[in-house]
Amino acid sequence: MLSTAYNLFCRQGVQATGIDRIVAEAGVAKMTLYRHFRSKEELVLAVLDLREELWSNRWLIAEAKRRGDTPREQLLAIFDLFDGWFHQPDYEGCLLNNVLLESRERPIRAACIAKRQNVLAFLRSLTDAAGARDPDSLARQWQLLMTGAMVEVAGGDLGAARRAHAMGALLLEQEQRAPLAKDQPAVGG
Amino acid sequence: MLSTAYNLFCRQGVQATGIDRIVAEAGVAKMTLYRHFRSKEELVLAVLDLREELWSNRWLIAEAKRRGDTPREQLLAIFDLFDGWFHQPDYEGCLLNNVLLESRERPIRAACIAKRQNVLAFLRSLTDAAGARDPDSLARQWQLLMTGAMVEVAGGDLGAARRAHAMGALLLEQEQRAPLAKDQPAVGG
DNA sequence: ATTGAGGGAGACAGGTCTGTATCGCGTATG
DNA sequence: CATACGCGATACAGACCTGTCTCCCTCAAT
Repeated sequence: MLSTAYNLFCRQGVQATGIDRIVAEAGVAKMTLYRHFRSKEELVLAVLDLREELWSNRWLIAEAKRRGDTPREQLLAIFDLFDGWFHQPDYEGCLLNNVLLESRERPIRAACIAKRQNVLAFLRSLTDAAGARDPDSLARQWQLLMTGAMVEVAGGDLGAARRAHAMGALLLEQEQRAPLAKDQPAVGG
Repeated sequence: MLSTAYNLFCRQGVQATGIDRIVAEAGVAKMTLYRHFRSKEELVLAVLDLREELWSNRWLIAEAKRRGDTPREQLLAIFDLFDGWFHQPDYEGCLLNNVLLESRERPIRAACIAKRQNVLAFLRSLTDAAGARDPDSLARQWQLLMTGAMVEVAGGDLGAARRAHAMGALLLEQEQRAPLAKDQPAVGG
């Protein structure tokens, strides 16, 4: 039931998926669904939680850590993961991004933002461990590359992950070229 | 009438905006709307055309050309434009991206993709003129940065344009560091 | 002043949405 | 066997959607 909603929301979006469709596909009664979730909004929030557990935690974070030995390798491994993901025929984009842009209502949007912040915190832990000069800024740049790649695939560019990988490598190379200049001179006098 | 639909679609999304709301806000009769547009889909396509004219052509392309003298400056000027745009209190994201992710139906999605391709063609003309080694790849990287920035703002990062600017500058710097190696040696032998 | 077109206002049809209530079957338990 | 409960199926209420139709007012031309 929850996983049916998860699949339908990913494939068709939240607004375009009716409750009737979910209960029909799950083979359960509408009342059964409404006993577990008081409203569609509550169901959406539960699906977002599931998405975070499956996509962010068990896939993105776990696989990135597994594939790379150093923080730098782990950061770059993200785009290797993306490359495989993007080439799957049933790629439907990132639910957190899709729902963030689709839904303007408060609690759902807030949940998307919070879960994106959790991804950012993971990236931040890697840029921290990598000894970046400005770990927060680098982590946000990384998330920008990830987001841009995920959307560009929807726009038809299957090579978006490789492009993002190249830019990420450039960022890391720049870090190495100009190391540890923590306190930069002030510009204005 | 068209501009009312344009504003509402930008603010609330396409699916969330009903015809009744559009005609009420525009102060016209429903029949008047349906005389100009045979269906809501046709109205959406017209709004996308308007968006391309106003946003892509008269704003993005015109201003980028005006603000920069060289192709490199014009490419970077895009992110200066974005920075101002992102800080406007009524920023609601890019309609082409939003509708692309929101709507799965064929003609509307195809229109979004086509208009995004037109933006890519403009970027491609700049990377070409800048003498990039791989102009197509660089243009697609640029579009990835633009898209990522526009979405990250929706996620709460007001500094996304500056971050994208920094990465763009890095890309151009790399172009200059390793110039004109048009025919690279084949890898496999 | 008369006539005719344009368009605002609003009713309406038919469908879909969320959320609730009821019915009926199958099963577990005493 | 009897009873009670869970749950699938389904009907329903009330709201909203798109798209059509009719009424009637305004305004311009003759």
